[in-house]
Amino acid sequence: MENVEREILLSFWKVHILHHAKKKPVIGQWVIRELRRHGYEVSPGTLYPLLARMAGRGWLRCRVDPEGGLRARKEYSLTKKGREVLSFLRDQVEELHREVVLGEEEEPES
Amino acid sequence: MENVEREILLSFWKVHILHHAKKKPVIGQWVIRELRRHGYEVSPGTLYPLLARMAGRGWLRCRVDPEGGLRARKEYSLTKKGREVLSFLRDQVEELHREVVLGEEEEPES
DNA sequence: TGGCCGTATACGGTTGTCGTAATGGGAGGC
DNA sequence: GCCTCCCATTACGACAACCGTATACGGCCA
Repeated sequence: MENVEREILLSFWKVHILHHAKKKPVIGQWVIRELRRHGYEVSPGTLYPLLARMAGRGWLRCRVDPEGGLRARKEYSLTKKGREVLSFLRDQVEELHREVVLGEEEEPES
Repeated sequence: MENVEREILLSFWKVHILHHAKKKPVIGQWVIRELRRHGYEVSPGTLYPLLARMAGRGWLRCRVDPEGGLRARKEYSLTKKGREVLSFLRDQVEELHREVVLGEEEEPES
């Protein structure tokens, strides 16, 4: 696939990020490497604002070594609110999977 | 859930749209109604540019009654290229589902 | 001290999203 | 014929997200 449905894929990766942040703290560079390992390039200019936004919304908590100065690595872990969001998204993924992958229909409304 | 993870949800709906467009032609108003039926509001200012973009990328073909003038309803159906994109996205949905819903791990690379 | 590596930031341009308001055409009433 | 209502799309201006590339900081090691 080309480069253009990143518009869609990026959202999938966001869910992945939340998921991983639940298991263990996540770091910008790690995400970039992980995505590259799977064949996708995400530039810092995309990823870091994304993490910052999720933190700003209260989904992730950012921990940073206060002695580390600027450019110290930042560890993002899932907050309570983030867990709620993730759980909600999980349901949505399941629904999408059920319909698009499994091919099950929903009954039309009267 | 609030209103803010539409940033993620909207991408899911895009996949839904492609999926439906494969089964039968899709119309802007229908999508808006359908989403509302599921409890989500998408405004025309979001949806129509989205459909137009997908058509511009060659994922959807737009058919319109030539006698209908401006504002005639437009039917979007999936093209060959759109089917390829959808098939690719299906795999991605499956992977996301496997990891986030089913909780299966991928083996780390050496 | 100098160079390299890992990490995050800055930034300017492009694209995507948002709500609301406006437009066009068709059908029904009368 | 004309008025009104409904269905559907378009226009638009503001805002948010995304993009790549260039830059900066700090640690480590020779």
